[in-house]
Amino acid sequence: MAKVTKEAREAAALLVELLLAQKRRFQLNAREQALSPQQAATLWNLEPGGTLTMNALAEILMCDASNVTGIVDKLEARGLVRRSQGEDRRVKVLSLTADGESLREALRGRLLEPPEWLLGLSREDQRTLLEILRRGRAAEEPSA
Amino acid sequence: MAKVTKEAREAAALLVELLLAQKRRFQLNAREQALSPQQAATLWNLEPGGTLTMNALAEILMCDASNVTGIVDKLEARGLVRRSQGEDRRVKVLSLTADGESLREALRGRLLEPPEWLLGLSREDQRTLLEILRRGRAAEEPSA
DNA sequence: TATTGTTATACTCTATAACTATA
DNA sequence: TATAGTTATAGAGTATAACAATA
Repeated sequence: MAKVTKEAREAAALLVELLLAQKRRFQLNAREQALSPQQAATLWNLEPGGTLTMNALAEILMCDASNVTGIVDKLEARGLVRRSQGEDRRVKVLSLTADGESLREALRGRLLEPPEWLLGLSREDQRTLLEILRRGRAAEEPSA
Repeated sequence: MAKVTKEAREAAALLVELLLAQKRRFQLNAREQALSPQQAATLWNLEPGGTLTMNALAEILMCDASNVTGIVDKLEARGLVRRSQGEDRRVKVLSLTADGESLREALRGRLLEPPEWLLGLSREDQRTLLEILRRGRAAEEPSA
């Protein structure tokens, strides 16, 4: 367990502020596409050649598995997501349709658009920030 | 409008990942205190000597003003928040009670606790990160 | 007449429990 | 017996519209 420095605490506070702004963007973008937050989060987490199951999605969405049925039902009705049989015939594997993928890419494009404060930084600061975030991410998942 | 560099895009992508992790922490901490996400967000945004009105809170919570009545009702019933008359006698000003403030501080303490990836960074990286975030924040609000 | 906050209402989201079909 | 997903259902959250009090 690493020591909690004053720098770490202050940086964490600033990150929370930035993340609240980001949360706002996420909700607004979901609404624009007529997606509930959970539906948008589902698209966000699905890959085109998917391997995610209903239960795994429930874990990611932090909700009961029973809700995932309805969430996926609506996405499937809109032709964005497809359920297919897994090897174990109890499980269902989720994948994106072509429409689902293009909507997901639109969503990603908007959410990954760097916020103003980031664009306002010098190129040098941007590069340094990216390196530090990468190091932090690498430290967090030493094996995965 | 600043140029969107490759570094900025990649950094934005990493920040979105961090947001998702942070969202998880927020929901878990709220649940521990038997607070709905909106109730927790309300405490988070209220100051002890408050000036926030019901409408302003609705804006922050990104929900209809009619919901704020119920959210504040429950917090008031738990003795965490107080409604008082504004100068304009139509508006109600929200402030934290002593209990509300201590609960808010507990919440802040947990959410501002630096995540593992941040603690895993070198002291030098932490300091640099903090400086860059400060510069970004200063650039975002040139006047405020 | 416009605005702040509340109420009434219907719709959606969520969790719990019971059910099915596989294993 | 245990697990993946669904269904039924009740409770909480949400938006819309109508309302009271004040401006």
